[in-house]
Amino acid sequence: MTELRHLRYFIAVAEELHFGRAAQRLNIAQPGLSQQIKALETELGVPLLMRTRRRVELTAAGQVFLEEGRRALAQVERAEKLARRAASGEIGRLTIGGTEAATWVVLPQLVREFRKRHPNVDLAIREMPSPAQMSALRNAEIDIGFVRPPLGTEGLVVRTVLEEKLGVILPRSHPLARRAEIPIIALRNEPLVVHPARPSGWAEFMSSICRSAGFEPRVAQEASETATAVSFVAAGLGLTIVPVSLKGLVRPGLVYRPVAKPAPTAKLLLVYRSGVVPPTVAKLLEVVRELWPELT
Amino acid sequence: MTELRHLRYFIAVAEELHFGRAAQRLNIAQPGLSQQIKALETELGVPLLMRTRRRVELTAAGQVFLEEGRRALAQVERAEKLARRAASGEIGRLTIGGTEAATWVVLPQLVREFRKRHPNVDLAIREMPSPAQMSALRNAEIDIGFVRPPLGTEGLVVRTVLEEKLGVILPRSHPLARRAEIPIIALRNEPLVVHPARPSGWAEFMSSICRSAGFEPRVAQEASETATAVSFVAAGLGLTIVPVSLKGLVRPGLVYRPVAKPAPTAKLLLVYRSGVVPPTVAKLLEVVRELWPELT
DNA sequence: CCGTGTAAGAAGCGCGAGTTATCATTGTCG
DNA sequence: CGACAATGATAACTCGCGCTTCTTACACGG
Repeated sequence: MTELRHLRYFIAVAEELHFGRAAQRLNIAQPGLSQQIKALETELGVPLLMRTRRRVELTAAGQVFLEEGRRALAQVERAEKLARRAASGEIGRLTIGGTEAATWVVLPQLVREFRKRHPNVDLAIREMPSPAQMSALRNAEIDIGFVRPPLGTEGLVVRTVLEEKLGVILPRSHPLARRAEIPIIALRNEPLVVHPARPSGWAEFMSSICRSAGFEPRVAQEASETATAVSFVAAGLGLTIVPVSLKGLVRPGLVYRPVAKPAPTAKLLLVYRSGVVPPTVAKLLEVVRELWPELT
Repeated sequence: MTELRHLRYFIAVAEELHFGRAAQRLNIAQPGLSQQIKALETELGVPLLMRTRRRVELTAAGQVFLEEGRRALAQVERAEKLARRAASGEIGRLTIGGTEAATWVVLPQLVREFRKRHPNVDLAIREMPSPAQMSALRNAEIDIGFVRPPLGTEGLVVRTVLEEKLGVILPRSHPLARRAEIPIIALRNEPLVVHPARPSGWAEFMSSICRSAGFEPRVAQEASETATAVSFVAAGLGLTIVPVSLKGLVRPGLVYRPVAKPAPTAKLLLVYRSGVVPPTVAKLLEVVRELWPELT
């Protein structure tokens, strides 16, 4: 069975056209080299070298084998190099999940910086609600998620990235729009637009804010995306609460008003599978740590 | 040092994701396989497999190494295959030298047939006079030559391919043009166009024909190519003798007349280096043998 | 909690890669 | 022309390491 040793030896002989010098270069004795070359020729069933007692030269087959063998050796080295680079996180694949809000605030900077540092990592982003991210993480569909609490954390590592203030999006003509800040309790009898249409952390979170302010929210309309929810607000169906990062969703006729203190905050969490951390994930965590120094 | 064994073993494990089955497939026992894989990982300085006592899976580096390693192994096989094919003459390079006449008669059919049978042989043709071919052969600039006698044959194998009749090319208005055949002796006082401008077997041959007919040729003009010689004939500078294969060189105003019997003939010889016959040369000789059955 | 499956560890063996010593051939030089 | 140098092949040996068998250490399922 052909081994790389055979290739290395043959290439040395083919380059030196001299068994003695080739053996010296390979740090072995000449007879062993002769034996191995002969073994290679027997394996191939083809002479690679013309030995004319005094001079060594390549046969046609030898010339071809030299060229192709060099290529094979280079490919092995390439495999080794790429494996090492993959292990150090320089290349590879990384799929990130993010909520709607995350695609507005953290992901743009994060992706830009990460791409700059690790251009050979194939980066994919999937927008999905927090609960979906949790199962996607466990199924290894995504490697890192940016989610809203609460969440089940077994088997996962969690880290707070942002702690955002909240605000209300409402029509400019709405009475509450005249206030600079809006206390949660003022929403007591207002129709709210939420989006529990698919399992969403934010809908849950909105409800809990209202409940801790002492009232049960009055759900006027359900939407699947916050962007859709804002459309319904624009249509006059009610108000909605958003994290400040989604302030940019306001449209003509709508206004954003921060929630008055004492205001609850919405955390944005980074989660990934515990255990062995793949190098690409480690590289990304490093970038996150620099861009958003640890909270707590 | 990484060996192909390591690649083969790793690929087996990566495909089976099971040391026991992989070992079975490789016809070795499992512990040896574990040892070799570990040696490979140590060599690379990188873990390729995640062993969780119960399950084996690839790390990111392992996935990369699997893919690149497969490619490396394929390249080795490719090298082996190509070397074997080169030895059997299926691929390779072959340079053929030919006189002007050869490019008219033997080479067209020969090249067409050879290309059809051995499309992967890189075939080059170089038109050159016989003496130049002889030295080109010895310098290994060409592998096979088609030449005119006489020649020094030491170190070469010679074989007659064609034995051609001769003819005279002359202006239609020339008195001799009225004859159907022309005896050599009739050229006694005619001005002849020859081409000794560069060492050429044909010029030599023409002179010897005249001498054996009993007269010294009257050289009117020298030319470097037979085609040029014919131009001079067209210009009215004299006559020239050509092998029948170059009959096609006649132009408007010129005619070709065979030399009358008893007519000398011009042999076209095939020559190649004696000793070990490269496979591509052997393949070509085979085609020649079929197209032009041996002349004694 | 034990039986089964699975990989790693320990220890020994045997092949073969590499070693030294020697030969055979051939080109070179006095 | 004979002695010598150069060079690759051959012979015989040895020692490392690749592979073996035997065993251990877990992890999971019933």
